[in-house]
Amino acid sequence: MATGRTHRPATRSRGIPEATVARLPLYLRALTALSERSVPTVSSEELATAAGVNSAKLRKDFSYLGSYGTRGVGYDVEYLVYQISRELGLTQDWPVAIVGIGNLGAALANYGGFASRGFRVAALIDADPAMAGTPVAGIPVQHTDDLDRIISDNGVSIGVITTPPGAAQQVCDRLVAAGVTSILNFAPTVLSVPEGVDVRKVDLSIELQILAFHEQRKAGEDASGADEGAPPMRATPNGRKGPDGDMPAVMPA
Amino acid sequence: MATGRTHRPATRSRGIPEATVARLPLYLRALTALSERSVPTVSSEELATAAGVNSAKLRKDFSYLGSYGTRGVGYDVEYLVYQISRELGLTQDWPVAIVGIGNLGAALANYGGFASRGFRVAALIDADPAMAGTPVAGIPVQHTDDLDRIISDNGVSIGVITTPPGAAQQVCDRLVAAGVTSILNFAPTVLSVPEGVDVRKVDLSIELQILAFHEQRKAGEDASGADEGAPPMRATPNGRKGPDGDMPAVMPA
DNA sequence: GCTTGTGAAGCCCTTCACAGCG
DNA sequence: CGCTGTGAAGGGCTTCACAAGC
Repeated sequence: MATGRTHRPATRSRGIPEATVARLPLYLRALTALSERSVPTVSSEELATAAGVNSAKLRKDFSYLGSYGTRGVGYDVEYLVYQISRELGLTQDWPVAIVGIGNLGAALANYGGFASRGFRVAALIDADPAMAGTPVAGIPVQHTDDLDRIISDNGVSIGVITTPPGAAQQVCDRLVAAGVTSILNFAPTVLSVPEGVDVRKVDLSIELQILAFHEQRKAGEDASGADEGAPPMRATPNGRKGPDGDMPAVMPA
Repeated sequence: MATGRTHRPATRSRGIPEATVARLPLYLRALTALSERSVPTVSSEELATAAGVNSAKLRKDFSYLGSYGTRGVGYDVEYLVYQISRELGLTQDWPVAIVGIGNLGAALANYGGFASRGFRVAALIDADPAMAGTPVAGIPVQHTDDLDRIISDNGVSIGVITTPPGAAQQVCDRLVAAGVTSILNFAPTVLSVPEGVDVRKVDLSIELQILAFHEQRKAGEDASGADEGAPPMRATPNGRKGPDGDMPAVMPA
């Protein structure tokens, strides 16, 4: 999960748990696929499998939206597609601005998944004057100097930051000042934003590191003896106490 | 959060909660920055701020690793960097293969954050024969036909999937068959993998949809009571009950 | 009979608040 | 005295299991 939020922790948005909100797009995708195959109804079991969750969780998730199913039958696919879309706010158009048109920014601009569902890449912004005017994915890149105007003119409320880490906070500040209230941050930086602004973070290197942690664990399971179970509680009286491994002479990483 | 796991839910890896593991890279990044500025020690309060979490959480996280701090003083930066690196398995080299060298795959290949910390892009693989041999980020692209051999030869255990959704499951199967046990999936697909294989998912469009949900909610707060957009239709046959909003005549999305 | 919707139980994680220790 | 390390309390999410309803 490449995710991080900046949100009132205990606030359940309109009674819908955050964890449920995060799964709605998953359900929506599975339902859309069913809809395209003209499947009229689906059971919680089938839909759960398609979405990669278990059926009890799915039913509880849907129960927060309302009673949209029919007992003994299942859920009406089209109806659910609409209800979830509406709940997520996808029945309206969301103009999005991408700031930082490097490799990643260009990749996102070209990414079909953006346009597919309510989102529209309204502007591409970069600090390099040489890029100004160059079209990327058919959209001309504009210069950072005009950021304020671009955001206002297009009514952008969602910004995507794909700049180098050093520029991210400054870009973020300018986006917020211009009226952006939701930010998707790909730069490996902790952004600070005023109350009321949502930040979500996608961090590729963090994802890899989490995988490496588990990967290492798998490798260790084979060889080492049966030393699982109880972690060493308070051990050595003083001095450093960790599971194992002390400082090496040469620092890696 | 662009995150999805496929993991034994109740298994705390070596006693370290999954939530803690997910934050270790964050701490590591903040610590590395301090290290570069030659800061010798840091308090839980300072480090927590830099990492964007609260200090109680940070201290509890560190307590799972061992007692690495000094009361009244704080934590030794270099020492913590090493301990966290070791815990995450970053003291070893992880060869990574990227499959699907489109815009996103190329962006990842060029992404500096990969190489920076234990990870090395060992191979780029694509199904397009025309790309074979073309260097991307200085690494020649190889053809999917040789996937098996490429994985084995390079000892790759972590694979990154950046193919179109239709190809993702098949690529995944082949990666797993070749010995990959951790997968970072950028394709908007639910991958099914055998037990023992970890999958993490990064889904850009899901992130946007979650932002849209909150964004919509913010907008709704101002003009409360205003019509939310969906014209009531689909005369409730016998009591569909949702918060509000019934089926519209024309299906959006 | 079959599937939804949901109280209840349990688990995991966060937060609190302070004892413990340098 | 300051800051860490940690029991205990609290909250949210998941899972169970079954009553409700078509």
